[in-house]
Amino acid sequence: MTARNERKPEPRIPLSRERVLRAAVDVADQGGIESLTMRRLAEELGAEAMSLYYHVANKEEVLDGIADVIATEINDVVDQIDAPSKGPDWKKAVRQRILSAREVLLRHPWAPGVFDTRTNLSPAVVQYIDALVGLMRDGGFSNDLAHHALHALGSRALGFTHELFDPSDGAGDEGGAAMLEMADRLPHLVGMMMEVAHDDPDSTLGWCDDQFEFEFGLDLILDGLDRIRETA
Amino acid sequence: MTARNERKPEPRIPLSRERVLRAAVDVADQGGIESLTMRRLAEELGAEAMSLYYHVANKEEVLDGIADVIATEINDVVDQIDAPSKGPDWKKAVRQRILSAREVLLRHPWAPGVFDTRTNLSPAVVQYIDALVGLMRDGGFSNDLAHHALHALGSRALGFTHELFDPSDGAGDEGGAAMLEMADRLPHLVGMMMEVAHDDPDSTLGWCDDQFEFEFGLDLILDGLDRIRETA
DNA sequence: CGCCATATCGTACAAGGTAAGTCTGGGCGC
DNA sequence: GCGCCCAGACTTACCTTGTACGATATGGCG
Repeated sequence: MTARNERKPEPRIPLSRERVLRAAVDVADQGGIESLTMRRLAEELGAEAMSLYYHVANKEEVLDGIADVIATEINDVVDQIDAPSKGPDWKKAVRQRILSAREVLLRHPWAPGVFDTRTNLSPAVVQYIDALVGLMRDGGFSNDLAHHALHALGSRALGFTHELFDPSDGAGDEGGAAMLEMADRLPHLVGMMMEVAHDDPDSTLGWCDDQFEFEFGLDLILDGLDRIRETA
Repeated sequence: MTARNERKPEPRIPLSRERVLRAAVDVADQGGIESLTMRRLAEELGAEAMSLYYHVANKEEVLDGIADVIATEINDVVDQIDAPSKGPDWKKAVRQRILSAREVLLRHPWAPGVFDTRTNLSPAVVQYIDALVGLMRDGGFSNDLAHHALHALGSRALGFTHELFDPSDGAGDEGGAAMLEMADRLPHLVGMMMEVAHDDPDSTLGWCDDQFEFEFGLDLILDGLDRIRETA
């Protein structure tokens, strides 16, 4: 009865930076980014918090790491695409890439938030951007225009935009009801909302079709770039 | 020598939600948003941390509050403007508004970050957006188009965009040097950077003129909207 | 002068990041 | 074969930050 088999021979897989980062993504996918603590992450791996520090310098590095994991996932998906990009085809190619990136991000809703707390950008993101520039060059963009285009696209290039108002918060109508009370102070907004909501079949005030709006804004920019490109 | 004048009669101004929020903005302006802790904030006010909780429910409310303070500052500036917005003038009017908002945000570099951690949006932001919709309506936008326009503008409407790479980080060249090493893996990006940097007089690789890029993207979108508006 | 609402403070705890030291098992020189 | 070493994991403990809870100060009023 002395300690012989003190621990079941649980075939403890050794930790590694890879394993840590993958587990971190899992934790964030399951419980949101705020649930990603070093202790929770260790638990996920069947280890102790401090053990993680042998593989990553600190939590910042974990965040850098998972951003890179996601960007890599995006690259994997996006590199499957083989669309023509020469001349006027550039736009379709870029559009398809960006929308594919967006699909990946929709699977990791916490990722956009992490991306823009990152001060140093991930290698995989650089790789992604590089390919995007490549498509634009194929389309006849000057380097200068491609550069401006990146800035114009901003976070949209990676498939997300920062929502100023996040529809997924208050108990549905509440905010809208409060808004109706001050309708006299917000004539334009209230008028707009009423009309837009009316046109839309369901729409309890979760009225915005994210996908549609995203594409609208994206196309606006792409069309503008295309017009510049033609006249250059 | 017993405690008589235990404290100089320091005419302690009473706390108030107003004072707390203003102090919070000051702290953030001075030390960045990460320096804004309840204790630091109390110190700024010559009080103790727990005293703040009589005037604000919790730190989230402080953050909501300072977002609103900044948005109010924007509204104050922007409401000074009296530009014609009827018909084709809409674009100049909107442009001017947004660039003015941007000027305010440049004085509070932490503000964009706070804005998009806010899940409930500040009344002052709603007010701002409402006025923007008003200008677009003046320009002949349908409510529907105005709605899409808001989405297309995204955070740009308030005068900021999320930089994917923040130039203000690594020791200047470092990142660029590392990038040159893998030039073969990033042909397009490196090519673009070399050329763009070459055109630009100084440019140590802090090559991007934020203001120019911001206006470029903004105009791209505004021009696109204008074209849609004309054909509607 | 005593009372109570209002405003402030002191103490204390929980959560989370992480510094520093400790234990352990397997490889390697002798 | 034997002991040393060290990578890798664990233990303890500390510090910061938000905030619950209750005590305390203050000032106006009956």
